[in-house]
Amino acid sequence: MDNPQIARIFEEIADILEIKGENPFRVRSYRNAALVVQGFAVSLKSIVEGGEEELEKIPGIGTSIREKVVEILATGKCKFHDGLLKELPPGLLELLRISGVGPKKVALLYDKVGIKSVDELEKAAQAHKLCGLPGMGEKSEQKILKAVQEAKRVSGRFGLSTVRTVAEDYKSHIKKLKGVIDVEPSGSLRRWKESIGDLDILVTCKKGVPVMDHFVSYPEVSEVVAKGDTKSTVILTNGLQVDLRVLDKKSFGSALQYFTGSKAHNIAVRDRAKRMGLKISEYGVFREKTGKWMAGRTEQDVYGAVGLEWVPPELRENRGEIEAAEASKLPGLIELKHIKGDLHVHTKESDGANTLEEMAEAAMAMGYEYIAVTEHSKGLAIARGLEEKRLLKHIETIDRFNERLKKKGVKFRVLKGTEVDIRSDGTLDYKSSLLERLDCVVGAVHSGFDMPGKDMTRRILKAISTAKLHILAHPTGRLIGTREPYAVDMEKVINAAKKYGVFLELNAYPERLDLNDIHCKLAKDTGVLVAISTDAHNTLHLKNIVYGVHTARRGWLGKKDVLNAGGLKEVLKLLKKG
DNA sequence: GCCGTTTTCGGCCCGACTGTTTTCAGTCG
Repeated sequence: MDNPQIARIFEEIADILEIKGENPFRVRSYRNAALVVQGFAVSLKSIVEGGEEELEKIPGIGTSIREKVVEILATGKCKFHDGLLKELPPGLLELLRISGVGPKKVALLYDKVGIKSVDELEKAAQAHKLCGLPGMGEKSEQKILKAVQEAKRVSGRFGLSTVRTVAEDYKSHIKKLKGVIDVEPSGSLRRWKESIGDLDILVTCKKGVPVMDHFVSYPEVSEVVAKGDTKSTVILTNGLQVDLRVLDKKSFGSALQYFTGSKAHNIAVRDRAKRMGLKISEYGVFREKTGKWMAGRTEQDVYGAVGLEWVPPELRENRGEIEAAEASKLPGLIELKHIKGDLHVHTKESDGANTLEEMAEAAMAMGYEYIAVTEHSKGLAIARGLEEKRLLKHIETIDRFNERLKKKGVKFRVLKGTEVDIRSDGTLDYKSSLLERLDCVVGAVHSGFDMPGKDMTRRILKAISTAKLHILAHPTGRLIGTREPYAVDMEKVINAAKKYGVFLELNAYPERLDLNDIHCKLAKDTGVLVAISTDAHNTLHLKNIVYGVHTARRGWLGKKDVLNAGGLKEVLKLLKKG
């Protein structure tokens, strides 16, 4: 049982207790515990091995949840959870996914109409069995029907890059309206979360500007869910929900803070405010007793009012950033301008779209000092992987290219590399003597993704232990929203990387972002450098580096934690194998 | 169920919008 699996159990317990109408604070405890466990870098399993009582040092975990964690780790099950599941039909929890249907409605629908699944809900709404229920009329019924169909059409979350594009476009639409002063996307987009549930946009404008009318007139809007004076919600044709909030300049900072989230971060900040006799809302920081306005113009003011340093949005997940902000110990985070090169790049020689010259020029235009050209190895025939002979020839081509640059006095270098396949048995797809001739050996798994965790871990550990790898590429193999990470034990991988002097890649491709934020933090804490690489297959892909940098920031990485924040000299030194 | 700069008991973040109500509950973020 890994942390996400344990978190899911607590999430389900919270859902069921809520439907049962249990004490909402008890529900919140389970929900909070799920969040904490989900975001915890070290596996609870290894914590418990160091003593059960260590669990209770984690904020949000008390006696009861500690016991359940121990039980789950020992037996793979939780009796309390199993008991609750037996009380309700299995499809009932799915109903909570329907927008506008919460725990109270689920209970009502089940008790009065016997609805046990989303399908039954849809049929009941179509047969007009819902209107007439307490608190529900014609409109509620239509709303639910629409929400069910919407839920069937789009599934869950959107990719970071998709939402970023929409946000830019929506922003320019809103800015066209006269009298609009500021437009600022916030929410999980501003935190650079790897996937986005909905888009939140904040607007300040002059009085009397019809900003809501203009907001809902965006051509991509397919449905207006809510439209008030200060807040509106629409659904776009692609299924993305967009919320707009209009505010005064005076409360822009507090609103930005509030709508940036995360929820867990905000609850913790507000809780802190409360203990200080203050109250924080999206309108500002107020004295609780007198209601006197204290701050709100900027985020700095808001955090300052509760004795905290300003927290970069990427860190706002309640994973220790508040304690760090209090103690002035927030990490200095990596920035785009720190990146000096890209250590995972393809060209036409294997499955890239651009030539060596084109890739190098694009990298130079970005101000880089180097790239490593890392073509696929022979085993990956589908990607035109290079046979030994072709690789040797490619090495010569790169040597000649570098000589030409040198003659011209250009301070840029192409490193000779490979993305060598890690075979099923953990051996590498080129022999050691060939790998030793390269500047940068990137190793990657490209097959057998559904191997049992034990085998996959053994496979990757074996590859690392050859001591021929410089960098382990996309270490978990996930494709966000499409393919789960393979069942590899990342704690073991990170520890082995430390032992054998291997660096870990943070693949910046927005569908990968692999390592994820949590593993980045673990790598940092273990003392393993991370290489932020784009795996570019054309010149445009090089720009994806921004996604990698922000994911690294979410993982608390600073300049000195990132391999390619070093200049050419530094990187060559680090890539030298003893 | 968790937690403690007032607490080991009694609190627990805060506000907008909607629909079905005549003052509010439910949902959402």
